[in-house]
Amino acid sequence: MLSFEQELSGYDIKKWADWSLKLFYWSPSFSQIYSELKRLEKHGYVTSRTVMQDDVRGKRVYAITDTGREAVRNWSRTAPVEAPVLKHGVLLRVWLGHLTEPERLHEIVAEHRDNSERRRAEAAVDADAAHGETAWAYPELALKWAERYHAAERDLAEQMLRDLDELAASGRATEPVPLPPDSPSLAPRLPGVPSTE
Amino acid sequence: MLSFEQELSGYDIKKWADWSLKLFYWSPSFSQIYSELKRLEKHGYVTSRTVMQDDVRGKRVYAITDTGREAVRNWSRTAPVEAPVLKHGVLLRVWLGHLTEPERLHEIVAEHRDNSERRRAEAAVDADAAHGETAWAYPELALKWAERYHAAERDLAEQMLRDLDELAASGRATEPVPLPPDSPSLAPRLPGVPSTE
DNA sequence: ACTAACATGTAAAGCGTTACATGATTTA
DNA sequence: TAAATCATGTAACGCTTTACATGTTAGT
Repeated sequence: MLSFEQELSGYDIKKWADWSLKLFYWSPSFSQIYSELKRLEKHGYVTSRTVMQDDVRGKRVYAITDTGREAVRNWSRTAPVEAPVLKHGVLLRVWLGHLTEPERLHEIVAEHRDNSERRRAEAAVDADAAHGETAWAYPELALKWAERYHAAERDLAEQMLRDLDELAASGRATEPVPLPPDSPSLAPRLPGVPSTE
Repeated sequence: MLSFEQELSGYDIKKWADWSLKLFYWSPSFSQIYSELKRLEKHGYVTSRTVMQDDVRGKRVYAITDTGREAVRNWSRTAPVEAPVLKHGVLLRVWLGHLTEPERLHEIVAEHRDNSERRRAEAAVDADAAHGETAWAYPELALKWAERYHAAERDLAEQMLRDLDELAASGRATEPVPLPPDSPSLAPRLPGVPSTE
């Protein structure tokens, strides 16, 4: 984020991340940002200085160095293209549909659809705000992508609701599923079991 | 996964997860699966027994208990509907487009589009395999969703390629972006900086 | 004979969050 | 005057992976 050449404090970075980056990437906690900035400074990727706002209160702002610019540039150009990390709790619960009453499952997916529409609208507003300024050309593209992504997510949820209704109507729905075929044929991925440690 | 009522070993679970769950959820490592199974057993959510295949080699298979079924059922019905976790490295690199040559950025997105189509086809095959058996009704829905999701991801990448080309043609592309507006207006999310610790 | 797959685990390390702690400034 | 926001940080904990370690069985 510092590669945009603005001096930023840890607090700034968190606000910025929450505001726009979260639409296609997660937002780290304050504590991680503060410790990561220190680590980056230790490695010479950023420098910091204290800015006094009035006489007494100061804040620490960070700026990228040539080394840091080189490193992130190199990363962005040469890192392998990996699959996006997705952990879709709602889909996991559909996959485990045999555990839940069909009406409740419907509710869960409907809520996800509504949330997706909200996120789409958010992205649209942000993309609009980015429009025009040349400096924000790429962020604008990313935000437009996010707008379409969340629209797709919303539509996919809508389609799932139809599929769920159809399954319920067909009567093949609720039974606590018996044995899976002996081949290792049908497998999804483990969530974090709510740790009642 | 044990709620499907089949006895499974840690190894089985990993294979199953890699095979099908990874299309909408991540796949934990072997070591996490083995330690998590022990933790679940400690809490009474699963039981295990050793199955002898020949005289000498055995493997440990796990089965869900009533307590475990109750716990996962309860989780699935009552857990809050949260935003899916997404960490989209490719989009992050578009957002940071000022760091990369337009041609290279194009390559990266094109590779992602191709990968998405591969994953879509995978999901289609799996969804087909699940078709018919009532026990797999919900997994089939999830896999169909995954097929559509990855098709959307592919189309979104295609659209991004067009946007990128347009930006390049307009000449507003490469400059190492100057200052962002003073408002905390445009912010995406921090990746893991390649730790050259 | 070799390689891949089966099968299970430990140890170390890194990633990331929550809870806690502190204190100033701004807004209602 | 109370609450929200600005601002920074530490400590504890949990999640997750990688590397290591070991040995068997099945296929080429």
